[in-house]
Amino acid sequence: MPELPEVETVSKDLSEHLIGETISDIGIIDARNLRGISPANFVQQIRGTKISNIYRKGKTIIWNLTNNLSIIIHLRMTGKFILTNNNAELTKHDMIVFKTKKWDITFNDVRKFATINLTSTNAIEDLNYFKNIGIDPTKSEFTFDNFKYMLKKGAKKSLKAFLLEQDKIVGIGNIYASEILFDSKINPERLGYSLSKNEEIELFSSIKKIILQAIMMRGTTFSDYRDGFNKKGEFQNQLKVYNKLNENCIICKDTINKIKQNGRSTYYCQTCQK
DNA sequence: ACAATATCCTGCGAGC
DNA sequence: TGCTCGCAGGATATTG
Repeated sequence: MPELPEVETVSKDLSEHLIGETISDIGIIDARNLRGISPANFVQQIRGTKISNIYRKGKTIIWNLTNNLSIIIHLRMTGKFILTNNNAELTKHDMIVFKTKKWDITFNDVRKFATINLTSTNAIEDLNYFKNIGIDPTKSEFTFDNFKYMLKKGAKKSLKAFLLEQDKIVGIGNIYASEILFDSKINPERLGYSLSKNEEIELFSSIKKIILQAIMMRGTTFSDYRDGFNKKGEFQNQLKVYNKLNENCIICKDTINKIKQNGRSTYYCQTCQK
């Protein structure tokens, strides 16, 4: 579910309240999110340590701990962190509860695709997900030259597929890919090498614009996504094509199309997007 | 080497 | 009402 803006929102909610907190206990209800570590070992290594930093890297959330270990969480489709005051009541699909003096931090995951790794802080870059991580559209590394370099690497693919590739540009998922292509007026089936100079500039600008707008609106709640306090985002009210099959394009009033690309839905306006 | 497909899991809405 | 089917925002392993 969550793409860059949603992960950024959750990560900020957590960092605002949890940095400096000591993890006094961990309750594991269901261990299926844990990767490469037993539940007992996970609990033993974390209990009693302090959270020194929390930040986003790509679509993951990283908790640095004071014992030189870090927890790396990828929410995938339905992972959620919910902060509550102590003694949160357990609900369906709660997987892990981290406890501090002030907070219960409940990790809930309906579909159980989320991943949680524990690794040495100085070995974070070695995790597979980070080895070939692409450029981040919210950071200074997202320059037009770097964008063009990545576009060249994905030149033979449809632009929709290109936008989803985390080793090129990190953070875009299925919702924002459709919205970005609509904003840049480019047909999702066009191939990377087919863009004119102006279209390259349009696409580059739209990526930045849509992602930053969505962060400002605290993400998109299509169904499951919630921020760190179980509240919905606001960007779903700004969506122009995603999940709007047969509705009218806000620009030209033609009906919105839906197609399948690499097994995933793409929404677009065939009149506006050439 | 590359690109398309299957897969993990649960819930929901559509259609019968 | 209740069943089955298809679909869902992600990434990776497997297949071709």
